[in-house]
Amino acid sequence: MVVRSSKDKSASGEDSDSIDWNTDDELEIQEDTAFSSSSTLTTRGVEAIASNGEASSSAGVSHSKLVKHFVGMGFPEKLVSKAIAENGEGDTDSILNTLLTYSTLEDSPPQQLCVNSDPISSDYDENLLDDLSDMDGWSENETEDNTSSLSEGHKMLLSLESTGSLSENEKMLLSLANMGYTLEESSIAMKRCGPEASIVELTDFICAAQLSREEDIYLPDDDLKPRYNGTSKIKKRKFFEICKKKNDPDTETIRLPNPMIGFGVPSLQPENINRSLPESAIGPPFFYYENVALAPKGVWDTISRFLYDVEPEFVDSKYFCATARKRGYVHNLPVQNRFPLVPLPPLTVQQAFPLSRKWWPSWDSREKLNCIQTAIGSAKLTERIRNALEQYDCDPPSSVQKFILDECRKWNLVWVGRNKVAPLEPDEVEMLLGFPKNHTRGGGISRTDRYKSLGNSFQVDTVAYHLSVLKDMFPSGINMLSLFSGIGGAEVALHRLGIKLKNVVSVEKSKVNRDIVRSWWEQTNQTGNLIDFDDVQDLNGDRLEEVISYIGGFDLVVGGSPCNNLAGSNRVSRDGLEGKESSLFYDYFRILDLVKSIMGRQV
DNA sequence: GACAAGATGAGGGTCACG
DNA sequence: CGTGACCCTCATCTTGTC
Repeated sequence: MVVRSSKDKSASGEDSDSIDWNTDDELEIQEDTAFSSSSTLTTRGVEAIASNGEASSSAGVSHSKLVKHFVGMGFPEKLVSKAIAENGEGDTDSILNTLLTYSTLEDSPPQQLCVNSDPISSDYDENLLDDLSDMDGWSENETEDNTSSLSEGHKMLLSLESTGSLSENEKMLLSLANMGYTLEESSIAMKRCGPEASIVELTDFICAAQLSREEDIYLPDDDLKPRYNGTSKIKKRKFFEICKKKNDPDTETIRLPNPMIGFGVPSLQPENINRSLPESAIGPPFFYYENVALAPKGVWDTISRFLYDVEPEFVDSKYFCATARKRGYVHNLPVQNRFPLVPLPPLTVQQAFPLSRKWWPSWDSREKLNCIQTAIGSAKLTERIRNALEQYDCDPPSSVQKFILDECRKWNLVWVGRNKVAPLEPDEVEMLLGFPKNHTRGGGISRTDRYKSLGNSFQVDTVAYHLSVLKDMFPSGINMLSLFSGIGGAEVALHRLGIKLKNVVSVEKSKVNRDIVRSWWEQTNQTGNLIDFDDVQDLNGDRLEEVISYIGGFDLVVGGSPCNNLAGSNRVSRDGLEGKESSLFYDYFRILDLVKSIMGRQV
């Protein structure tokens, strides 16, 4: 498999020898001039189209292409020509607004786009919804689908009564609804692409999502699968049919394997390891996505469907270290000839904490710790446990044993003295997860935040095992895009594998985490280039094009998107993939797909 | 305001058993 | 195959303390 262009090779040759690498401070200045200047972009009409791959980066979109673009969205060619004549060819947003005005005037009585004086009028709701679903010829006979997907947009529109006018969001939502997209997919796209997104970006996102849904149903043979290139449009009707099929309760869902060893772990290798990837999943770049295995039903089906129908590899890190960590990984890496990090980490609690062996009671049969989370057991709890134990000279009765074991399992307590249990120290968590000691220490970070950052992190040995196949492929190093970097689990894994990090573009919201990675980068004397962003939603097509042209393409796109709304320990907002934080998965997909699209054009 | 402790289950998996 | 007991889960919110 060819994974690198000759361009990359020559670049890497320079990297390793002749280039005198700058200090990080100097590089940060370069980053500012190279990338940050684009963050002030306000109008994005032409840029958005250019980033879709329909037009080259050289200025100017041909008239016929422009017409085709809007006709593809479902506007009559006549109106498109008229709108272009009115606005000129340069400003696609204005053209679109004009077109939407036309269709609004034609299809929708004006009062229904204005405020209804009665906020709880059901008539108002139904009329509006009917109009939204009947805007075009595609949606007849499909009212059930529409009404079932209305809740979110419905709520947004109901807020009209308080403001007295349409907000920008609501206008955009109506615009998309007018174009025949459901309120659900429209509001998801608006959430994913951010408040600044142009309507072209939004429609492209929706179409990308539709395509990824379409692939597994309509095109059983890989040869005919269309690939999202940022420009394809598919008809509305198809999407509704897909939805109906998807709503079928008989649809198969992804099941977790037992044992959870994926395509193998160092100590347990299945006989025949092989898999064939869907054609659309094959790189470059390689991608590697991670999240909790025990997510609400259907979540992994969706993730897999978006990520080019690649089947997730579920692995429990208890096969790599002394703590459980059940995670799913979707990636397009080869699965043969993997090798583990050395030295191999301790596999049992007793090996990991030799001093605890002296105090470990025989009735505590744990050899592995449970999943490391973001919170730890309190001192009060360990005190209660000591008090309970001190009432007995020898082993306590089974009821007390059960109480203590339950709490020990729940809070991952280990024995540190006679009758004395304690939660793991942050540096012990670092060790279990494969990070260097004190990785998260210093720089003003609190103990609580260390636990939080660590609890959200990769298990380095597990990830390194999967990424180890890259070592022979990229002897001179790799360029990596690291989304939701956290404390840099993937970076540490590659470094420990001896894979040189040439350029790492790291996106991480939390400043303490960015500081941790930056500090690690300096301490390990990295010779490459670490560029960080703070928000994945700022990473649009233009910025990615700049970054990619600057570093010459990514070899690997890594990311574990937030699990907050998927994790079982969340009692408050386990809302699934559409939850506030977990929906950032769609940004991983969006960015990965853009990278693929941009790099595909460069060859 | 920063930090730490305490209270807050549902959901989905495994497994033995009839 | 259905059932029920058992087990585990990259968390969030409020309150208390300094």
